[in-house]
Amino acid sequence: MHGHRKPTKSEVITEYRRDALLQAAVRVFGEHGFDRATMEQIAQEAGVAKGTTYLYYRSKQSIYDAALGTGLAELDERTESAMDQAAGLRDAIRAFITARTEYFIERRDFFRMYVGAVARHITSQRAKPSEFQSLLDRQTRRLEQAIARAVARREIRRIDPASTALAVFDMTRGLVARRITATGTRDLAQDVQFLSDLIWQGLEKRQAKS
Amino acid sequence: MHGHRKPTKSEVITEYRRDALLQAAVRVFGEHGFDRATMEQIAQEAGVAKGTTYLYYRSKQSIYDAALGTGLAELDERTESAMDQAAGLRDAIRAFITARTEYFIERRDFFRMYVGAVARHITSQRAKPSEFQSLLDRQTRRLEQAIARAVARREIRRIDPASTALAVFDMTRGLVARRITATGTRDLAQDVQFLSDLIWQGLEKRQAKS
Amino acid sequence: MHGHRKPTKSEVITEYRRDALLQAAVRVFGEHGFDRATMEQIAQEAGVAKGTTYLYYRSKQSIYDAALGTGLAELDERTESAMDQAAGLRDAIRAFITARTEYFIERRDFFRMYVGAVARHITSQRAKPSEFQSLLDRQTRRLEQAIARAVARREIRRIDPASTALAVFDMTRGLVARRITATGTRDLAQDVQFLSDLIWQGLEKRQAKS
Amino acid sequence: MHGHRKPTKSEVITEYRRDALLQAAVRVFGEHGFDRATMEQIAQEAGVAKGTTYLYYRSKQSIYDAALGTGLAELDERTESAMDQAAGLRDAIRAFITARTEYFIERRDFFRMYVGAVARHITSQRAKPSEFQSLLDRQTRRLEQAIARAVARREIRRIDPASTALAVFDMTRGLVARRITATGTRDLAQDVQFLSDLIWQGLEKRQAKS
DNA sequence: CATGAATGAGTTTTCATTCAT
DNA sequence: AATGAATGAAAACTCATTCAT
Repeated sequence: MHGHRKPTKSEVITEYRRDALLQAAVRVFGEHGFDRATMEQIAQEAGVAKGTTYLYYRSKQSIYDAALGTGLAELDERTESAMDQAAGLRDAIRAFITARTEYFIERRDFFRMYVGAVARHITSQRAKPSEFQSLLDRQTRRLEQAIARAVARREIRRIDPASTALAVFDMTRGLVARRITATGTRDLAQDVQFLSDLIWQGLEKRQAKS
Repeated sequence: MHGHRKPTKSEVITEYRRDALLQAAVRVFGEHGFDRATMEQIAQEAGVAKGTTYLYYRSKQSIYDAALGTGLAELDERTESAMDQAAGLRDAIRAFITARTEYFIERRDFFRMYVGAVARHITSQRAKPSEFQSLLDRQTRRLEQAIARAVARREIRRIDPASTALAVFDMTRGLVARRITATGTRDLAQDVQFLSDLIWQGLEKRQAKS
Repeated sequence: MHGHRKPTKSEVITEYRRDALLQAAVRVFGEHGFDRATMEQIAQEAGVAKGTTYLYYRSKQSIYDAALGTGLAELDERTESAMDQAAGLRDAIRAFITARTEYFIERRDFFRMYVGAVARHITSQRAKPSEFQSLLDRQTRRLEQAIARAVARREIRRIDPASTALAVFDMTRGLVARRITATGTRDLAQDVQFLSDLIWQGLEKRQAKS
Repeated sequence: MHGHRKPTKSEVITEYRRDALLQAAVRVFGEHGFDRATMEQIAQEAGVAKGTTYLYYRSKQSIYDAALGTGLAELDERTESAMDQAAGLRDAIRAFITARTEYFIERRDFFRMYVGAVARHITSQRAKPSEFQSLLDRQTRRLEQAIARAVARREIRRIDPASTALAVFDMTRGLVARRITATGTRDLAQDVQFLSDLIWQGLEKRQAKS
């Protein structure tokens, strides 16, 4: 009957290790991709011995899944939190784009890992029925809902919320990919603004047409 | 009397084999990704022995590069050819989206391979400085030019052609990815229309604003 | 309180393994030559799995180099130690021949390896500029010096010490090769005596001549 | 009863090819050694297709054996012919050394091949019982006989002819090896003279001793 | 708990040899 | 006779995972 007891010392250590390993995993998977990354590298990066890794994660795949899941959850959290501050859809879209862009650029290795995961997912869809798919779906759900509400309240023209959300999602993803790959560093805010405007004008109700 | 002599029989066979291997490579790389694909699988898929592969391609990497390059070139060709038929930017954009979408859906394995290649490219940008990058850039060049011309002739509002082209590119890519991954099969034409409209309205010059 | 600390247990094991692998390598390389020897054979001979070999030596080449280098160093040591006991050049020559002959016959596999290494060296001199050459040169240096001193103190006639040392070296090598190859087993001491005498009489100052 | 008929045209061609292949084989085996040499290289060097090689020689081993055997036979011939001109043992020894040295230096690749063959022979003596051994033995037979005769006629002191011949043989071999490996080019005649003198003085009957 | 030595399955690549043309 | 495409056995090397200490 002790709902919240003080965590054991060993539990603290365990948590600490699990996290260190996750961070290391993101770096290594981000830099080398799943197949080329080695458990040795991850262990080294986390400052433990190779065997230790297996005390905290069952396998290479499972540490990969954990790292990916944690990152995606954090991304979701940040995105939703940013969108919650927004007034109106236009702001919400900008918040979505900004939050995700900033998160990925802060954590480039995670973005690399994420892109690899998507590629892996597309490559072999027979492997995991949808475990990862549901994580992906969650990414756009909030935006989709916001768009649906905006349509409902006639803030924007009648448009398929799901497709629209995915379009914003795709453009954001592409923007980040380019910023991470490219050497040149143009102004991020400007890029975000560009996308927001493009999509917003695409959604707005039209007065008339030429 | 004219540059084209009849190809040797052996040249025909060679060409045939190279092509069969390329096709096999696309299937195998598409299904498993570069690292998990094995030369054995590719050979088997092409109906030859493992060693034979090396008579036509120097290494796993080189058959991969060839398969990727060939596909991307073909995709470019189809895209440009479709856009050449278009009258006006609106048509051109639709042509761009349609051509690419159809090509990728016809050749799902190639799309999978392509996504993997992009992921690999993002993952380790130190490896190939830009060899692959230039292939990628070419994908959007024509669209960018068409947009620039439309801006010049005031067909659409003043907008950054490069960013816009990339946005269309990203949305198209996302659309294909979803259609290939997802089980449900909704109408493709409808999806294409949606994107075209979204982007077109985003680009149009506005009469006024509410 | 002195530099030598007790070696770790793991250091002991490591040393043990490295040595076992070296011994196995000498046997296998000696029996099959570099190219025909397999890492599997070496591992088996050393009583470990194939992969274990790579925990101790980076590559086939590196275990080969280590085995060769260790043997040559030991041979040098023995030779020099034997020559240090000698009084006068005649004794020194006999010591040189005896020490080397005995060493090689005790370690036939190493001799075989050594002969193969020399052949490889002659075959492709472009590979290693002189890394191995210097090991070879060291083999005759002491003898050459002894001869030079004997010439200086007029113990023997004026003669080129380098060429002479090499001649002794070559004859010794040939003698060993034959004893290892041949089935018949004549008295080794006799053979050594023969060479010593032949060379000594060739060097001696002459009273007169018929 | 047509002991010597004019050789068929095809026989001439056959002979020509066999020889071209042999020459190519010496170059390639000399440069790379048996294991690293490829049939492709030999064919190319001989100006034929890979498959053609097998019309003239059953296997890689057999072309190796033929090339080696031919060269050794030629060497023997030259050596014996040179020794036949000699008057007295001293001359015969010099002729032996000179003939072999010159032959090998003219045909460096063959020497390299020869050294490799000896190494292979020493390495795995179980393979060929003595096929190659007899070729080797023949190399010193003539010299041994000449020495035996000189002993018989009291031209030199009583000495084991076989061992002596082998000693001369070994020194000659070493001399050539060094000249082929080393970059510096000192006078060959001088080296030959040195060896001849050394061995001769070692053999001479002594007047007295200090 | 932590370690890291040991394992061996799995992968790319080479090349002698064969054989249909 | 000549060719060279095809084969597949063989070998070096890597690395996820296990387990004795």
